[in-house]
Amino acid sequence: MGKQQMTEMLKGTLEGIVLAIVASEPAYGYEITAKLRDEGFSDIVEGTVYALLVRIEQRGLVDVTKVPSEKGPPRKVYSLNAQGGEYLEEFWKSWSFLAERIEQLHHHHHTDNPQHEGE
Amino acid sequence: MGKQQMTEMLKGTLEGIVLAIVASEPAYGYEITAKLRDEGFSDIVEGTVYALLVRIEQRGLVDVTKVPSEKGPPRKVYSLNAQGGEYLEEFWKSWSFLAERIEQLHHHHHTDNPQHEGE
DNA sequence: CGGCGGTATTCGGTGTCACTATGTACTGGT
DNA sequence: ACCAGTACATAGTGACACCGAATACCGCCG
Repeated sequence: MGKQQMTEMLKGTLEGIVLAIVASEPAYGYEITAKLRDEGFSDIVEGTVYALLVRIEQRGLVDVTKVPSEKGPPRKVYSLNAQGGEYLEEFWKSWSFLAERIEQLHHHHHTDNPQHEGE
Repeated sequence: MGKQQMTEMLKGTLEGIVLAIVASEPAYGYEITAKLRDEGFSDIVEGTVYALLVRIEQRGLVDVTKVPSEKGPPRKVYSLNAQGGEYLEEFWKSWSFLAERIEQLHHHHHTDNPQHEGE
């Protein structure tokens, strides 16, 4: 699968994915990265996720709590707040809009059987 | 709908959208822009499309033919070539992969079923 | 003791992309 | 001559995912 393509496609959507994850249950960065790997996003590394988390925190979409860990430095646990919830709703609207139109093109591509004689 | 979100989401996907359009039928830039507007992408302007077309041409994904116009400068008509076809296939794979996983999250969010049993 | 691997976060630099804004070129109508 | 519509081009901007390296904390093995 085009890795380069996936990278570009993830722009904008990865943010929504992560917000959706913390929406379902508060989580910390390392954990989120592991979840993403579980979900099949095997190429997403820590650095990418942490940078994203910093961004959404600075935008006030998530609340952060520091929780000590037994196995390393303290964890920063992120949870979606009200503003983040609204933002996530907007994300789903944008996603649905885009997905609908692209699926149309995709479908077109499959079914479109030009017994090419329209000529 | 978050315009900013849509801008980021289009990264990577707009390329696929345009390739899908020229795959179904050769077209020139101005025409493609109009089609996109028709499809609901009302904020995409010429400049964006032209820059994209230059890119995919330089990557050898499309063939170009200059065709005189009665109403302005000559049109550059783009058509998908073999390499572009392969690339588009890869795009659909990446898209399907991503869309599946995101729809899962979306669905989860709606039918909000807290099945926390791995606890 | 000292290094090593797993946990957990941070950060500077890179490349790509859609967007903005502007400019150029060609035509027909008034 | 001017203007609006058609058609293309492009330099600069901001946002984002990625890369690589560094730091901190812990337990274990030699």
